[in-house]
Order: sequence, then C-alpha cells, then structure tokens
Amino acid sequence: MDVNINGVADANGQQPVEEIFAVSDLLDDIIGVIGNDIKEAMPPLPKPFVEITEQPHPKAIRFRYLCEGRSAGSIPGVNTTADNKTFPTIRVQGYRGRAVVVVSCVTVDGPAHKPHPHNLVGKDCKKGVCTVEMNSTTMSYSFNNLGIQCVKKKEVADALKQRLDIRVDPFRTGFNHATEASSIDLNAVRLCFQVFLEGKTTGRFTEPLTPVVSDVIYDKKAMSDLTICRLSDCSAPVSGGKNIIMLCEKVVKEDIRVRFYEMQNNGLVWEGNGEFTHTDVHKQVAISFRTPQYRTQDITEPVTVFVRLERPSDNACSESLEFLMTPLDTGSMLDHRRKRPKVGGPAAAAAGFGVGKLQSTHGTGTTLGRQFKNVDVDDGAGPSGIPATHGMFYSNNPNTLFQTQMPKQEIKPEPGDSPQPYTNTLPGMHQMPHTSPVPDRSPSHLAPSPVMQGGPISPHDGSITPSPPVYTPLQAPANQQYYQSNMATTMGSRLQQQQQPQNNNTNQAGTMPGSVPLFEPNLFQGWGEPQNGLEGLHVGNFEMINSDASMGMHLPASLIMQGIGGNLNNNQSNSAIPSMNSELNFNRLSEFDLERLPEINSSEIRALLVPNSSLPVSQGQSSSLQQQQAQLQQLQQQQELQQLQQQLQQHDNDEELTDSFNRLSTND
Amino acid sequence: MDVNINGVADANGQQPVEEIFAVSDLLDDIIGVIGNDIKEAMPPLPKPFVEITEQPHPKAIRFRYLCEGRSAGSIPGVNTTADNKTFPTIRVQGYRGRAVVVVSCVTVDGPAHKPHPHNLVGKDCKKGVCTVEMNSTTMSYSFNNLGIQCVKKKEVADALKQRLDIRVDPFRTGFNHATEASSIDLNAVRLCFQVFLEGKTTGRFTEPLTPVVSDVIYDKKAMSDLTICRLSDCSAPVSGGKNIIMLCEKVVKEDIRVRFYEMQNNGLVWEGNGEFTHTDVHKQVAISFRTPQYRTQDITEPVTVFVRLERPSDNACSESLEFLMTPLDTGSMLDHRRKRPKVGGPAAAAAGFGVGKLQSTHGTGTTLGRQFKNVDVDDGAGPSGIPATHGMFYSNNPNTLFQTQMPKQEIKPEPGDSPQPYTNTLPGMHQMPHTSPVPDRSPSHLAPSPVMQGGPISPHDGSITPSPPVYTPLQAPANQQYYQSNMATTMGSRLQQQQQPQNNNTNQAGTMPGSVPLFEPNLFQGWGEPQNGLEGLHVGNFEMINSDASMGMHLPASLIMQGIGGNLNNNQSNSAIPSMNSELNFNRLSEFDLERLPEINSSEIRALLVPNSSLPVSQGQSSSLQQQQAQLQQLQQQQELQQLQQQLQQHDNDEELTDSFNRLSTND
DNA sequence: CTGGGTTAAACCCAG
DNA sequence: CTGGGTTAAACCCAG
Repeated sequence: MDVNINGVADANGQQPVEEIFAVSDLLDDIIGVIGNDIKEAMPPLPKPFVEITEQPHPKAIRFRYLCEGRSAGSIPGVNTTADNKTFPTIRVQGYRGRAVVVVSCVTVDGPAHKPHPHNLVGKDCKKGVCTVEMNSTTMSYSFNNLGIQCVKKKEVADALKQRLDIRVDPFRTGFNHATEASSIDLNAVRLCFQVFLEGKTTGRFTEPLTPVVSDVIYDKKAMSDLTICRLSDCSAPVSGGKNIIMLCEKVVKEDIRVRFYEMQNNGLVWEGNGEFTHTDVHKQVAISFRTPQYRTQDITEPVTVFVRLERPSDNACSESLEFLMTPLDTGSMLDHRRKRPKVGGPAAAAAGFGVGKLQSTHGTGTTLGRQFKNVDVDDGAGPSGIPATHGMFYSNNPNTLFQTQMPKQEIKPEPGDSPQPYTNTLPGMHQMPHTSPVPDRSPSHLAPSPVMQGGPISPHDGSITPSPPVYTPLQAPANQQYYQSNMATTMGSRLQQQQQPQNNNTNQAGTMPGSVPLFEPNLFQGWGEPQNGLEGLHVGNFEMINSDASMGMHLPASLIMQGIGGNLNNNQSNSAIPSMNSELNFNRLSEFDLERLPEINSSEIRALLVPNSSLPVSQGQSSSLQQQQAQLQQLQQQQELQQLQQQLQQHDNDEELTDSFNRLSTND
Repeated sequence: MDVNINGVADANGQQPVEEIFAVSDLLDDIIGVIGNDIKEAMPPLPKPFVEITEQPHPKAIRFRYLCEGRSAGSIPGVNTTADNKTFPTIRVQGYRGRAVVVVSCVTVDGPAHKPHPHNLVGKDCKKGVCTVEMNSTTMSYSFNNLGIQCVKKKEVADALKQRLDIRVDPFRTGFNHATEASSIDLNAVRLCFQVFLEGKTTGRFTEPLTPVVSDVIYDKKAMSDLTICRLSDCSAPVSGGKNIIMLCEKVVKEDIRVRFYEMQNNGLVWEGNGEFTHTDVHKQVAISFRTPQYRTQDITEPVTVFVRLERPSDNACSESLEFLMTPLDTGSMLDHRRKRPKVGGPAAAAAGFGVGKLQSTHGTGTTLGRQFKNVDVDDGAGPSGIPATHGMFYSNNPNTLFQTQMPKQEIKPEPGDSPQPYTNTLPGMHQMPHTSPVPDRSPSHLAPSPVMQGGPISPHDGSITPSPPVYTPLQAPANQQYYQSNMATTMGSRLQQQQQPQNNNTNQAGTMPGSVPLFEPNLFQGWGEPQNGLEGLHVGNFEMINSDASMGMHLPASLIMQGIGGNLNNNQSNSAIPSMNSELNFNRLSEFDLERLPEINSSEIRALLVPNSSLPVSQGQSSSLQQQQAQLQQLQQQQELQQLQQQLQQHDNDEELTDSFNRLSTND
C-alpha cells in the first residue's frame, strides 16, 4: 500500500485551513502507514469515515422516467460552473487502500433514511444503484455520470422490491414504506454513499463504513422557482387598487403572496400585499391583483419600491422587481411623457405612469414589464438592487438563491437539511451541539499530492473546491450557527456552512455515545439470515453487487472481489500510469460480463441470474387484449400490491427468497 | 309481425314537413304490409334505413380513461337542456319489427369511417360497443347511457384488435390504421349505428341496414373554447402600443390572434391585431400584447371597439369584449376621473383611461376587466352586442357557437363534417350535388303514433325535436348552402342545416349509382371467411355479440338471437305494457348470462370464452420486478406492436384465429 | 443527444 | 357519485 508523505497542502485557502491541513495530513499518514493490519486488531481505534467533498446540485436535473427512454443526465456538483464542471464527490478519511462505493437513493427524511424507489442510472449503475471502486490513493471519487431515473407511483413497490433483492438498505429501515407509496416524496431524494473497505482477504470488501447521505436533490421539473415573468404594469398610484396582472411560473393558489415593500438605508420602511383571492390565480401561472395603498399619499415624485412573490409555507420568494408608486396628482405626468423618469432602472423605464403612450415609445413589442426567467445562480448583480442579506430580505442575496427554491410541500427545518461541507473540515466541524467530539478523528489530505492531482480516476478528485457554496441554510433563523457570522460574503457563507451541524456525519464514529448504533458488527448483514458461508464466496468482481447474482447475497457489506489486472492491486503503478490508460482499465472493470469471468464457478449464482418472472407479482400486470373492466383491473392491481407488500414486509418468512439465500450461503 | 297502419303524424312541424309525413307514412305502411317476405325477392325495392333523430352533443362530455375507474358519463343529445334532457336517438324508417342496434365509435373522417379504438361504456355496452334491441313499434331508440371511454395511445392496437375480434367494422375499412396509432385522432369520434333487422328466422337478426354515423363528438377535455378570461386593461389610447395582458383558456401560441375591430351600423369599419410574438404567449393561458393603432388619432371621445381571440387555422373565435380606444390628449381625462364615461357598458366602466386611480374607485378586488367562462350555449344575449351574422362576424351569433369551438388540429371542410339533420327530412334532403336522388327512398313516420309517444323505451322516442340546432356549418364560407339564407334566426339556421349535403346518409340506397357498395349481399360478412355453417348457429341471445363467443363470429350482420319471453316477440303487447315493466324486461335481457341459457349447447363457443391470453402479444408487457433498461423495454414493445399489427393486418392468414372461426362455423 | 415545454394519462377535490 | 382542475407520466420540439 502506498503511503504519501507529501503533506503540504496547496496554498489555495485561508491560513486556518492550512494549519488543519498539516495536522490532518500527519494523522492520515500515520493511519496510512499502520494500515489495515492493525485496524482489525484494535477495534475502538479511530474509524475511517466518508465525507462528501462536493454535494450534488440540489436542483440541476430533472428526474426522468424509464419510459422517456433517454439518458437521465448527470447530477452536477453544487459548485459546478460553465467552465468548471463539478460532480458529487466523496472521500474516505482515515484510510488508504481499496474500497468500493455503493450509491443509492434514499428518502429525504432522516436520520433513518429509507431506500428511495428512484433509481440511479448511468455508467456504473445497475439495478438502480451505482457501484464503483474508488481511487485507492486519493481515496476520493467523483461521480460524473449519475442520473436519477424516477419510478412512477404504481411502480414504487416494484422498485423497492428490487432494492430489497439487491439488499441495499443503508440504514436498515426495512421496506415497509413500500406499503404506502403515497407517503414517499417522489420529487426529492438524497444520495446515500456506502463505502466498503477491502478486508483481510484481497478483493473482498467486507468493511462497511457508516453510510453518508447527501443534501436533498429535488426534481427540477417538479420544483419551479417562484418567478415573476411579467407584469402588466410596473407602476401604480399611491392610492392603491390598481389592477395588475402578473405572469409567473407555476404557483399554488392557496400559498402565494404578492409582496410590495420599500427599502431605505437597508431598512424596511414599508410593506403591503397585492390584493387577490385564489380565484384570481389563473391556471397557476398568472395572478391578477390590486396594488396596495402606499404608506403615504403625500408624494410629489414617484417612489421606487419592490415587488416579489412569496410563498408563506416556506418563506420562499422570487427575485424582486422594481415598482413605481406614483403621486396621486397625475396631471404632472404629462410633463414626463416622452422622457424617461430619473428614478429606477429598466423597471422605471417601463413604468409608464399609467399612460399607454409612454410605453409605446420604447420597447419592441415583445417586452412588457420585465422578463425574468432562469435567473442564473451566478447573476450576483440581480435586478433587485437590494443590498445582500439584510433584515427579511437576505434571500435576495444570490448566495441564498436555493432558499427561495423549495418544493411546494411544506418543508420543516430538519438537521439533515443543513448543507454539508463540500470540502475539507475545520476544527469545529465535529463539535456538534448534540454529539460528542471525536478527538481521534482527523481530516486528512485536504489536497492530493501533486502526483495525484488531475489523476486518472476523476479530474476533480482531491481538488479542494475553490469556489464558495452558493446557498445558505434553508431556514436561516432556525439555524443556531447562522448568527455566528452575518457576513454574507464568500468567506462568510463558507465558514457558516462548515460550522453547520453535520447530522449526517455525526454517526461516523461507531463508539460515539448516543448515536445510532451504525457500527454494530452485524449491521450490514441481512435480516435474520445466517452469516456462515458467505465469507467463502468469491465472486471475483465487485461488479457483482449489481448483477443478479448479488440478489441472493446476504450482506451488502460483503462486496467480494478479486483484483482484475495488476493496476488496481497496486496503487503505485496505478498512479503512475497515464490517465487514459488507467481510466480505461478501470472502466473495463465494470464492463466485465459474468459469463466471461473464469473465476466464477458457482452454479448457484447463475441460477439466481434468471429473472424471477415466476413471482406472482409480475404476472397479471400484463395488459392483455381483453379490455378488462375498470373494477376488475383495480381489484387485480390491489391484489398484486398486496402480494408485493407481503413480500416486502415478510420477506424473512418468504420461502422462495429464504431458500435462495440459504442455497447461496451454504454454497462455495 | 305487427303492422301499424296509423300513419298520421303529429302536427308539430311546418307545413312542408307534414306533407312529407303523409307520403312517407304511406310508403312505410306499404313496406310494413309487404314486409320481409318480398324484400329478398325484390332487391331493388326501397330499403329501410336508419336516421339519427337526435344527434349527440358535440362536446358535452369528457372522455374518460379506463384507469379513472369511474363512469364515463352519458352523452347527452345536442338539444338537451336542464329541464328536458335528450340523448342520441335513432329511428328506423321503412320497417316495423324487431331490430337490434350495435353502436360503436368510428373515426371522424369519412365516408369510410374506420373503427375507432375508443370504447362505448354504459348500461348495454360490452367490449366497447353498445348493443340493444329497439322498441319494435316505435322503431326508435334513445341511448341514455352511452359513455366514451378513451384508450391510451399505447393501447390503440389492443383496442382495435378487440374490435376486430368482435367483428365490428361498420364500413369494412379493415384495421390497418391500428398500425399507426398516431394517425388516429383520439380526441374525437363519431357514433356509428348499425341496425340489424330480424330475418326469416325468429330471433336472428340477419338483415343489416346501412350504418349511419353521428356528428362528431369531441373530448371536452381536449377541446377548450377560445375564451378570454381577463384583460389587464379594457382601454388603450388610439396611438396603440399599450401593453396589455390577457388571460385566456388554453391556446396554441402559433395559432392565435388578438383581434380588435369596430362595428358601425352592422358594418365593419376598422380592424387591427394585438401585436405579439409567440414568446409572448405565457404557458398557453395568457397573452401579453400591444394594442394596435386605431384607424384615426383624431377623436375627442373614447370609441368602443371589440376584442376577441381568433384561431386562424379554423377561424374559430371567442366571444367579443368591449374595448375603449381613448383620445390621445389625455390631459382632458382628469375631468373624467371620477365619473363614468358615457360610452359603452361594463367595459367602459373598467376602462380607466390609463389612470390607475379611476379603477380603484370601483370594483371589489376580484373583478378585473371582465370574466367570461363557460359561456352558455343558450346565452343568446352575449356581451358582444354585435348583430348576428354580419360580414366577418357572423360567428358572434350564438347559433354559431360550435363553429368557434373546433379542436386545435387543422380542420378542413369535409362533407362528412356538415351537420346532420337531427330530425325529419325535407324534399331537398337527398338531392346532394354529388349523388343521385333516390326516388324510391322516402322518410316515414316522422312522428310516432299517439299510442307510442312517451313510450316505455325512451321518453324522447319519436319526439320531433322541437328546438332548433344551435350550431352552423363548420366552415360557413366554404359551404355552398350557406348563402341561401342570410337569416341567422332559428328558422334560418335550421333550414340551412337541413339543406346540407348529407354525406353520411347518401349511401343508404344500395342501388345508388356511384355510391360505396354498402348493400352488397355479403357486405357484412367476414373477410375471406367461408360463409357456410354460420346460418345454423343459434346463440339464443343477441347479447352474444358482446360476449367472447361472438369473437369467432364471422358476420357482424349475423346477430343471431331467439326471443326471450313473449314481450319482445309481440310488438303489440310490448307497446301496451306499462313502461317500467317492459323496460325492465328489456334490461333483463342484457343481463342474461351465457351460462344460464339452456339453449346453448356449443362447447366450441365456450372454448372461445377463455381469454386469449395465450396470444404472444399479451405476454411480455408484464412489468416484472426486474427494471428493464429503457432500450430493452422499447424493443420489446416494438416487437409486441409488430406482432399485434401482423395479427390485425393478416388476420385472414392467422392460423389461430382462422381455426377458431372455422371451428365455430362448422359447429352446430 | 440534451434541456425543457407540451400533451396525454391519472388523480383527486369540491359540490 | 359527478364535473372539472391539477398532478404525474409521456412525449417531443428546438438548439
């Protein structure tokens, strides 16, 4: 096993970060030297853990249905930009050596995240989960082709049954939730990363680390931002009551507000709501409302205020548009008719003082009010002109963009929703309010050694993400850490995130008091299954986790593989090989066909590879030529569902399944 | 067989109509006396025919999917009102006696209307077709529970296969169109009525009449009218260019126009279009546009014009709203600020002269512009205030409402699209431009005999629909008959309709030169099937047409049944029985179970009753627990489709099917 | 091929 | 239960 003594981090961070680098590097090296040999001899020793160094982007992709018959795209990293694409990335801390990662979708709600029926699809994905071997030197992996293929409601049970079959249930929640598909939010998932380290036997990945879940990924389709597309008018008299139609992206008529407000010296000096009932919301995409009365009727010049959409349920809001409150005495406006008013920017230009003639003097016929669509994350200079993060309007800060983009379901602040650090740790990272510090856990290798940088596995491996996160906590006021820094600058939000409670990571230490006992020795073993026999099963390719053969496998932790070629057994040579070459080797690994691997000699495994179409649930769903009456069909579907549910709930008692497992575990 | 000599029609029509009554009644009686005995001996004799006395309402119901698991509703008659519900009704002319009707959906395009995959569901419907025995005295039937259950695109082929199986293909078009499901308009159907008269053998309905198709029925869901819901403003300066947002029902952005126009003394004096591109159409339900310049800038008082939506592809249009063109010199408007302008009605009240203040002085916060939704057909006093049918604006006539409500597909004028007479015929009825007159075909019994009126089968049987049709031809200018009367009154539009070419009815006479040979002796026999043997098959219940046993039946015309109870064999007694009683008996007829009928002794028929799930097409569509890759699944679906298509196209060569038919036809 | 708008299919609320 | 609005699932266009 290769030990990298190069502990000097790249000078790309602030001073405190670099100090950490040195310490963590040292610890890491020690672990690296001592290595696996002593790990098992000393169980209570600091355990390696997984961290997410680049979170998936919360809403960059649309979930795709299987029927769409196309790539589901690749989830980008949250810090992705046009010229620097990033991807969800994890790293194992406190360990060097071979390791495989199984990525699957889990439900948003934690801490016991349930298997989510949606499937991961892409290069290394089979049966809805992604399985790869990490770069065993950088101990990092960047998932650059992970798409989310959504299942339809009717197929939730089937999908979860499949997950059960491959025994992917990171938090051992079981599959009872398959019973009530409607309870599962199909518009949001988290990625769950389960890392398995190579154990005593070469090629067998028997040592599970605590699974780590990502931030929430929302279906871009389901979740449209609050967006004002157009206003029929950008001005109204101070007296209020002017009828205005606003075109917007999809809103929920019972949960939307048109808010007017005025800022002065970064302070809120007035606010008022557009008046409308929910019958005034047209097809979810337009609102006709009457303007509120301004705080005073006594103005002689137009006053610039702002309008935006707000969603009461989660305090989300749209970008703010400028809006002109005009004096009551409109007689003077004739003077302004042909000249642009001085106040305001483009909004004022289109304000028109209520006289159509003015608007007709500029504009091309396609501009009406202002149009904002697909407001870019990088658009720091938003049109609102509101100072970043102040009072109730902090979310106009581009850094808080994601805060304004929550799904329509009421979202309650939850520790797991807090942003994860997307990069290295800081001293306070493990000092969560509700968990004990872990003194012997230290981050290591915040930057890869020069020889590894831009290495073959992933271009983003080991790069300390240089750009700041562009989001802030979902519910800032509910966040204890939030007030530690009221700097909304890059550094500020970065610090803030790094000091967030790390609910998903708090359980990394198996010995941590009060934490969920995720490190019980038999945690990742099957439920109620005998453990004997499995140790002796050699599949020869970790790819097997994704093949049908693994369906009968009893421990997701038992990722059993042999080295294929010298590359992956020898980290040193791996890192020295030109990137293309080693990448190809790595890829080829996942393309191996079970049939072509001579190492496999278990006919039992092959037996399991035949599709289990004999299960009653797969029958009867066939749509035959006879059109069935609706009642009959529904009855059948209910029966199928019940059967499926029984399988999911009572799989331990299911003779067929148990038999398969028993046959497998007593084999080889 | 009963002969009704009572030939005096009810005096509910115009004079010319009554004259026809007398003639047709006489002929009808002759036919009734001579009866079936001589019919076959003298083929060219006047043949009985079917007429639709009440058309189905073109857009009253929404097609429902099977999966919606609910009643699909009942298609009302076109003349239905709140206190006088009507239903699609047919009548057989020139015949008295037992007859059954098979109703099925056919495609809109004629004259060779193809079987439409959508299914009829309701009381007497099975396998997607409705089969009832008519009242053998009134020779009329009112279908009061006919719903349309739509099939999804993917199941078009299956649905058509089922129609093939029950041999319902009124115009013998075959089922090749199942190959290209996308070519079938799933948002519109026609009802096709196939009447079979009792032949020589009692209870066997072997004499098909020419099938008759109804007017088009559109899916209410798919076809929203052009409707202006709101305008952000109802006035604009004569200079034009004022930005206005209009909220509307779903429109197609490439096929919509906002038309302004001015009427004076029933003449069009100005028109102009709202300026917008299709990026200004917001989510199909809102349009932001700029007002056109008025014909003159030189006005001192506001001028009332109209706005409406127009769909160029089919010249459909919405109701018209009033709109105020305001003088350029807005200085004077200060004088008007607190008083309502004299011109115009409600639109003027909301006009506001471009000053928000005015609007705020009235209105309640929920009214903005004007709202028009679900404009009722009976709303003769529309808000447009435009005189009926004049110049290009004839379609503001409430009588032309349906003209404004065509589906978005480009609709070309087609003879078959012309409205059918919903009641009795006029002298010119058969004198179509492109078909020869049929001298020996006469309508008969336009009104039932007094004893039958309000009879047991349907309360609407025999009533000469008293109210006028409320629609006009789809493409009035393209209609030759249109200009024969420029009265847009009730009588006028009625006359006009009655003089329409009757494409669907032109083929009623089998001897008509140039017409499709619909009365070839073997027209309704199976394709390429031997005809022998079938005559001898007694099923005992015409219900069999809807049972699986009939799948093997070879002639849709061979509706073979025996009388059940004395009622139906004796028309006289039937008509004398209290309505409930005979209706119940009639209903019970359709509830008979095959198993309970002792008459049946054909094991072959029973063999056919097992679902043909062994067909390859019904397999493989099962969604198994194994999530298949999209490509694989698509491939399989294609294969299934191909198999199905082969069955549909080459069913004559299909051994399995042919074998069934042969077994059936050589049996009993 | 992708992103993303639109239609067709399901679902479900309110009367 | 009905009518009919809304969501979820498919489809498909434009770049």
